[in-house]
Amino acid sequence: MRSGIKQVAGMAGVSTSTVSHVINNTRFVSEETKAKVFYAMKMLDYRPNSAAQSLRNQRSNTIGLIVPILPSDTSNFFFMTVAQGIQKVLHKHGYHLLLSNNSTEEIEEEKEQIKLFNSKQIDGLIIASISEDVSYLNEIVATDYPVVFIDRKPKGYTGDCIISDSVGGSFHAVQSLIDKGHRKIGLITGNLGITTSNERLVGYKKALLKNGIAYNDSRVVTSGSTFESGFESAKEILSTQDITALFITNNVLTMGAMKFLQDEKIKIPSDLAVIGFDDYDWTQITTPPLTVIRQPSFDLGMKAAEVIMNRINKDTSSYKEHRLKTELVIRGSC
Amino acid sequence: MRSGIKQVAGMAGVSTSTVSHVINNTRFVSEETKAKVFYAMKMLDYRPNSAAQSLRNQRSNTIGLIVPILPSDTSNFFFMTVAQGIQKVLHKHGYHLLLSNNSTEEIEEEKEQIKLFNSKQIDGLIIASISEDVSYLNEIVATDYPVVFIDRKPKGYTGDCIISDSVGGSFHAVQSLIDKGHRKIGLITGNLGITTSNERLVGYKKALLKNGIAYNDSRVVTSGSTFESGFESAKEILSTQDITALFITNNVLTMGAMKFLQDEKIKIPSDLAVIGFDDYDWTQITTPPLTVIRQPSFDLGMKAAEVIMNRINKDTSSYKEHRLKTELVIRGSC
DNA sequence: CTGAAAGCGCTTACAG
DNA sequence: CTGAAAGCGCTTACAG
Repeated sequence: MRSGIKQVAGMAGVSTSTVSHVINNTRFVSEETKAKVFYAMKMLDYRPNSAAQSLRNQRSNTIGLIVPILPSDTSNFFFMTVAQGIQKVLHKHGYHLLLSNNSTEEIEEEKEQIKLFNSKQIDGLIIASISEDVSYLNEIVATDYPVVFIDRKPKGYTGDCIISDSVGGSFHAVQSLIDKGHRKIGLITGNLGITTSNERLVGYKKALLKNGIAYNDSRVVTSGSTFESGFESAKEILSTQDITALFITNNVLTMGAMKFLQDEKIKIPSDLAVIGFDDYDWTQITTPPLTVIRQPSFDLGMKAAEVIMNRINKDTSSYKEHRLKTELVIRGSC
Repeated sequence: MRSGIKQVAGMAGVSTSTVSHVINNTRFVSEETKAKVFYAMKMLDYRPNSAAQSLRNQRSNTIGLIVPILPSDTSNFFFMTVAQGIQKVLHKHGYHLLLSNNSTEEIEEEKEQIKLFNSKQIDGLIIASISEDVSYLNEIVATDYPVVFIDRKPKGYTGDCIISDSVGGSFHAVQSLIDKGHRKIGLITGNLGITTSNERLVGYKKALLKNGIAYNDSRVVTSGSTFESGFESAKEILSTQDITALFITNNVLTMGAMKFLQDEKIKIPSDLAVIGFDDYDWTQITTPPLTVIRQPSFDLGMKAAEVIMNRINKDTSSYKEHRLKTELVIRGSC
């Protein structure tokens, strides 16, 4: 039998109202009474029942997060780091994170997870949808909580959006390869249709254009973001194209591509210059260490959490797109 | 206004009791009535309010998980994978996972997190405690839910325990190095006091003993499980000891140590044979690819979830220690 | 300065 | 075969 507000009230000799007000600091209570209440709470090791609170307050102090992490061995570092950033901020506000991982690539699954969240009375939703067109959210999302999109720009639903500067990051990477004299540059990127993939392709094209290099379709491979497809994409591009540099636009694909280069004993950067995406520790232990574009993933999570907390606290300004700067981290691979 | 059981009852023209019984399949309801109820539920897009359910049922369908993931860049793959295994099983049972990450190394923090869980009315706790002595759980854990320990064997509190065969795995690794002719073998392992670290040291000693090799204290370095300390430990051991082989007993330390070997351009396996711990994709992209001891981390998570579900469903058999077999995955580093 | 009481949305003994 | 009503543990308008 865990003790509730009633037991505390009993022991302190006051009403449950008073106990509640002491806990929530929501009306004046004499110091003397307060002391008695606190004492009783300590004695009984009182912990509020959050189910009762949620029911009564019609909110759960919980934010739902949906991310697409495929069920491969290589969890996607990126979203894990984002989640940690979110956690950190929510914790400060006394909020919890309910994490749901869409490991299928199905919109139906995403809908199911949102319904579950609704059932849990979430106060806000942060989502990296597998789809660019999120108009289906209109029928699913309860209208009474804010939605914040991360990593992918939504279409068909309005909300804040936190995303890194993919065009800029990609441009930067390709430009730096060009600066080193490369003109035949391959690109491996995630499936198009997702904002980040689209934009990273744009950045690539932009850099070529600016330097008067013709864009060549067959030097670009798009694929799902798995270790295996990173491997296969590298294989495909290197067996058909005569490239001297390769840019890979996310961390999982980068890892897979490196495996191929490693297997084939391709010398980096002399045979092939490589720039990867996302700066995690493992990029330091390849031979040579990888040059990468770093996205501020932890910060992205923090930002998303801050924005959603503001919305919950009645920030009614119009929806904004927040762009986070990327950075070129130069190591030995180019 | 989200619709509740009341609205459904109204629309279907029955009592709320009947709706509840239809939902939970908990007493006979005529097919005709059922149909009306289902229709109303669909129309109103009814979703049970889980706060109300928790309050009424005195359970939350939620399991708490506490893991120690340090706040370094390199999240610990191991626990992430374990968590995914847990998720998978819980999901099948309609349970949720509340994840709490103890990123400090403080017991106080762990206590706080458990109190929070209590407040959330968790139905069970899965924990990889930072401490071997978990007797403090006696004052903190509400007596009405089961506790399952993972990765570390508890002292001072009884419960089921799921853990891999660390002695065997470690023995296997060291024996295979000895088989290749190595006699001067270094060991980098996590801080002692944690079951897995202790046991992996035991396995190391056991292999030496069996082969008549004297144990040499200074060839063993223990440290916290961060990338940096992996790096530092490798540096320390290699600058003071004349070893020909190195065994590192967890994935984060392995990554850090590899960074040092990489920086120093130490040739693997000719200058130094290396065996790491935990089989993740990144071990394939070092030069050469790493030989590792694989623990079944996903399975470990699944097992933990199954055990706790059984306990919740009144399995009253005595507490058991479940040992999961490890496996030597041979690649190029030894 | 403080208390009695209603009600959040469910489930379930009780009654018919 | 089904309904009326109590109660889970909170918060908060209302009353004094």
